[in-house]
Amino acid sequence: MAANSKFPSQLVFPSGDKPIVTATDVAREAGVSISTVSRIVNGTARVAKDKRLAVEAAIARMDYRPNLQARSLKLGTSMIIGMLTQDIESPFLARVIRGFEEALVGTGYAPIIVSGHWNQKEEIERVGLLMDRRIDGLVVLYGDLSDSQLLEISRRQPVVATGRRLEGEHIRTLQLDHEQGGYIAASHLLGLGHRRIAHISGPPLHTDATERYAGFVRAHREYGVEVDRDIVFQGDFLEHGGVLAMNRLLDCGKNFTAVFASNDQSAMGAHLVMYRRGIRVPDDVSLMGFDDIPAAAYLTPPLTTVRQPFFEIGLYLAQSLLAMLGHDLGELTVPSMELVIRESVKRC
Amino acid sequence: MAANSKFPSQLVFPSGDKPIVTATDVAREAGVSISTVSRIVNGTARVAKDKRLAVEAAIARMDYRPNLQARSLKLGTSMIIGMLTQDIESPFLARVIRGFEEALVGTGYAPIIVSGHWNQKEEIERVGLLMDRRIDGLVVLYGDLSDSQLLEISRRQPVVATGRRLEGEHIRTLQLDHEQGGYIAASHLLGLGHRRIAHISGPPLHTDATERYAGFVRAHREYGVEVDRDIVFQGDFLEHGGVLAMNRLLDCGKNFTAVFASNDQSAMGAHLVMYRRGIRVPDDVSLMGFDDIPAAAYLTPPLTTVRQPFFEIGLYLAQSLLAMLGHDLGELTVPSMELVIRESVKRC
DNA sequence: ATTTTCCTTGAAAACGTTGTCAGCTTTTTA
DNA sequence: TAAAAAGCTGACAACGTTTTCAAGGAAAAT
Repeated sequence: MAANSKFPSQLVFPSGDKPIVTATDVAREAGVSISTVSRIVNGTARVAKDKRLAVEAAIARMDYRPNLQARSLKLGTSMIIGMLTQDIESPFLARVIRGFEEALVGTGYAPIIVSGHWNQKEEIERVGLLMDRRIDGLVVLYGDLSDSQLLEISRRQPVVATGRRLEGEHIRTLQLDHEQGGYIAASHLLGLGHRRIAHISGPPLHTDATERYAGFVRAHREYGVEVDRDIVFQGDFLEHGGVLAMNRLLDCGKNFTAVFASNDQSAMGAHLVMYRRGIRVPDDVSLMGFDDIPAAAYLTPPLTTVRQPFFEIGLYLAQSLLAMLGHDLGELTVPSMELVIRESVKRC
Repeated sequence: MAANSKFPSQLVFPSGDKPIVTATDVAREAGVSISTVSRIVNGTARVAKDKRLAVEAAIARMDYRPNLQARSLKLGTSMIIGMLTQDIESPFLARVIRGFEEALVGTGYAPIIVSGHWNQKEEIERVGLLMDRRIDGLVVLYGDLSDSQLLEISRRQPVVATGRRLEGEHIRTLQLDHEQGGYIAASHLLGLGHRRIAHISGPPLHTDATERYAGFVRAHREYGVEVDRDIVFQGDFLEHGGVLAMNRLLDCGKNFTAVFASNDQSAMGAHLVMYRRGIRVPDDVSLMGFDDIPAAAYLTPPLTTVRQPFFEIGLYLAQSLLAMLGHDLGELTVPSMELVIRESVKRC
């Protein structure tokens, strides 16, 4: 309790010198009632032309803008959509957010973005914050919330979540086919004659990562090539994890002709290690990433990778939430992954 | 007008199956008045112990959370701080946002982030959106709003802005010393014996960019070296602009031993061009960036650059806004730039 | 035992909206 | 020309809070 106790006792709010004008002020100025002002602002009923003109003039003159808080209170809908992301700085999450923003333009909904930093406790707190503001919907970008927590949250307002599969009345999920993505990557390498392919995996609890590995294994099986578990090292989806894994890989003494990193950030770490040790990409070793983050195109050599359509994912999330909110948007196509061939892989 | 006309006529808000509980419900459940509930929630007055216990139990049992919209309406303060950024995807803006978020944790304020995409019209619209929600303060990260527009905005609520210098009752600005940053970069190169230093500039209207160039010129003057304007090419602060500028630079036939790119993203573009043309960094040409974005440390070779303390900038912005809102935070130290020596520059 | 003080409490008004309702015009119909 | 219908409009009651005010009861003082 005592939610306010953290604030100084006598707060000064320098509210600015420009007076806040309300519908009442406009009504007085235009010589009508506030009901009429409301009707004109929202276009919710016919109003005589002369009054409409007078009100519109007053609105323009006084620079009136309706108080959205009050409107929300009355209407029971805030026109805010909450978004729980994990890390604003993550290049791929940022792109998802961008797509999401884009889809919301012109709908009247505004996004409010909070970050959970892959920390369940923080995520719960931030979602609570959002829900206290009576958001009309919530988008959850990955994270460590449990399925049952998510289901509970969806009892208050519709939820769309990524990175899991879940059934519920007010919940939709988007799960890309990472197994297929891993399969595409490994097939590309195998198709170019590589037979000894090392792998830098992602966090073992991250299903995206494990599924990519599963696809990697399936491709090997189809090509009749055995996966050598000794040249699979664990990363953490970050650059530094790629550095560590690559060092261990090179020190283990086993040979290989290609490396498939479970994401581009790991690939960047691995790439740096090879540069340091004088191993040329792709002449000595081919390198393949996953995600297609913006920096991937500017590595030297530019990185061959599997593109996740992040922007489209953002669009999709927004649209499926809007659909749950009663906006008809027609059929949604779920975005799929595709191979992006650049210069970091060559025939073996 | 007709702000709602873009919505389907009969909206369905699937509000979820969990009932929304209000202070009134809690009061009824606990057998007290809503005034008492409010007092307990906010710790704003003494309440008899038995009632307090009853109310706290009811709150826990019913999972009551105060409606922040209603509270805002009554109190005239929303506990929301608006942030106008330009592009969620920009690696350095993201880091500023991160610092900003960090500083807000535990203050009760929540950030709401909107993007202007370096487009004045869009910026105005988004700020309007924020102000309609009665934000308590606004942070403007760069952008194309004019000084007078910003001043006008600051008449409603306190504003903190970056990338300009401005005086006003309710406005604070943070302007880092980019001239000094440019000076640091050029001095580093000159100090290592480089005398023919090419430059990839930023957008000519972007004062950060022009100031960096001014510092570059000052360093040359101090070293008694003449700047050759023929090897200064304009970029756009993005990777592709770096590609274009570097190509033109190489094609112009003039010689040079180092390139100072006005930001890391330009440097990445330039780096790629040199890789393509078989020019080795730093053996053939030294390359220096500006910003120290996360990817800079993973270029091959890792990029020598001037670090802008983005995270600290975010902290600083939040703190100076909080200070304007009446929270005493002690003295603020304005963050400064520093040279980050990696491996893309060598002695000439 | 009576007054004074202090403490705890609930009723009611406000914050800025929206929407219902009823009343007043004006127009249409018989 | 009267009656019915339609068109406009303002009063007023919400929405869920916080806070003022006054009242009631208990404790302290006389």
